[in-house]
Amino acid sequence: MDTKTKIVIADDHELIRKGVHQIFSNKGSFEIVEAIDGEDAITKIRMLEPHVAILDIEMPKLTGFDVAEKIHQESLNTSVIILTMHCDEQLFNRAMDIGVMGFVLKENTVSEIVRCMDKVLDGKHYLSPEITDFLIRRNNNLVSNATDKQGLHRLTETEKKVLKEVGAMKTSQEIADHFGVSIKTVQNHRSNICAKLQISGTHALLKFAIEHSKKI
Amino acid sequence: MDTKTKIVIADDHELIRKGVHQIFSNKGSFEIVEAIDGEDAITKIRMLEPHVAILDIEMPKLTGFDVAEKIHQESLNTSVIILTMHCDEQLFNRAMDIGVMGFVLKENTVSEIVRCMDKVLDGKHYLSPEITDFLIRRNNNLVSNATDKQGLHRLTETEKKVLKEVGAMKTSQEIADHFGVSIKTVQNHRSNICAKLQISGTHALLKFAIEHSKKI
DNA sequence: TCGCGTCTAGGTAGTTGTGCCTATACAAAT
DNA sequence: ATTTGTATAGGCACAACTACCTAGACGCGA
Repeated sequence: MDTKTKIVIADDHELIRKGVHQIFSNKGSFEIVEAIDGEDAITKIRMLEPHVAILDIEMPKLTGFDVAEKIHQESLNTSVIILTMHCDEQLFNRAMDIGVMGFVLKENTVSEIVRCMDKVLDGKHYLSPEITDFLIRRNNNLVSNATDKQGLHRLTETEKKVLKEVGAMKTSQEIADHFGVSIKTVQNHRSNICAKLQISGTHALLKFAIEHSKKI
Repeated sequence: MDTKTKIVIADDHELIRKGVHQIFSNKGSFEIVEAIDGEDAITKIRMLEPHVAILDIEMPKLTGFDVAEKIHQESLNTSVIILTMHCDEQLFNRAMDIGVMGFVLKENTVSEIVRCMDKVLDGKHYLSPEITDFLIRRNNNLVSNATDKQGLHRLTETEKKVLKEVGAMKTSQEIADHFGVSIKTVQNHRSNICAKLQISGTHALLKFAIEHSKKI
């Protein structure tokens, strides 16, 4: 039986393709197929259903993201590694939304792509350290602008406590019981918080608390 | 004026301390102070308020986490890098909850801690690539158990659409307008979804949709 | 054809949260 | 001493969600 690991490497730059090709052909046990653009890539990926597809983002005809989305839509058993020059937060977020397993910067060392391949073949994610910061920001919902903080720091300690409990999805009654006060007190705090944060509408506080849960 | 970057390195192993000490003393422009246990570390950090504190987790008297928590509580202007041997998900999550800026494995190369220091001094996060997988899992809320899915797959297409809109924090009225149906229809869908998911209570659906937003 | 599931729509009741009031008690600042 | 801010608590109106009903229209499979 053929135990070789199948890889498709898609990049419109021949130099990159050959580089990746050589890295893994030197290690043996890899079967490597090159693709020169997005359409070429998805065609070959459909045929081979490789273990891993290493995709450039900017390619003629279809971008790496387009290819990754098709792989996902068609439920192909192929993990995607994005190999790009751009350390860009939006590109990274797009990649995460699609569900790629690896995100590696071309500027990094050869060992980077090897480590990434090891991880991905092990079913795990790998990101270049340069972009872990994006992931943490993403994780913490730090799309915040200054206006948020402006409202938040005006809250009193009690109000912050209440807001925290609201973020934990507790009802006013539960919060009141927890602090040993009347539900009306909690509701008043909620109203005051809404006013300070300049938010309104039904369940505005719950929505706010959840959106900003990490910062409270 | 003193432009040197101040660092406190806390580890009960002298070898590690000396190693880190040498790495950065060779680079000049660093002022390095060693601490041999957790109490020693927090004392020196309080005095110097260094730019960065490199902390081992397992130390006598106070753990690195304890020290990091104190730094945070006392609002010291010191970024924390955790330097540990253990590639452990729970330890990592603890570190993220506390808000450390760096998490580096001792087993990694010297360049790792240098890159980490660069990033952290730049106000950014740095994680050893080995643990980015933990962060992604954390990000995706993959604490899900099978019971969730069991309920989810029983939803009809319309119900799934409604649930998605609920997760986007829309009210029943907004969802009704969006789909061009009566608010009562949407409310019925909501009730049916609640029943299928076996959840109850006020705003149960909103809570559920938010908790499981990544999986809908 | 009959039943079943689904989408649709309405009714009624109860709970929760918001918006806008009043009001007392206490501490800190002026 | 007065003002200001905060925490406390209550009232009242309204909106939104849940929970429990009924019921017609439509399609699909037995």
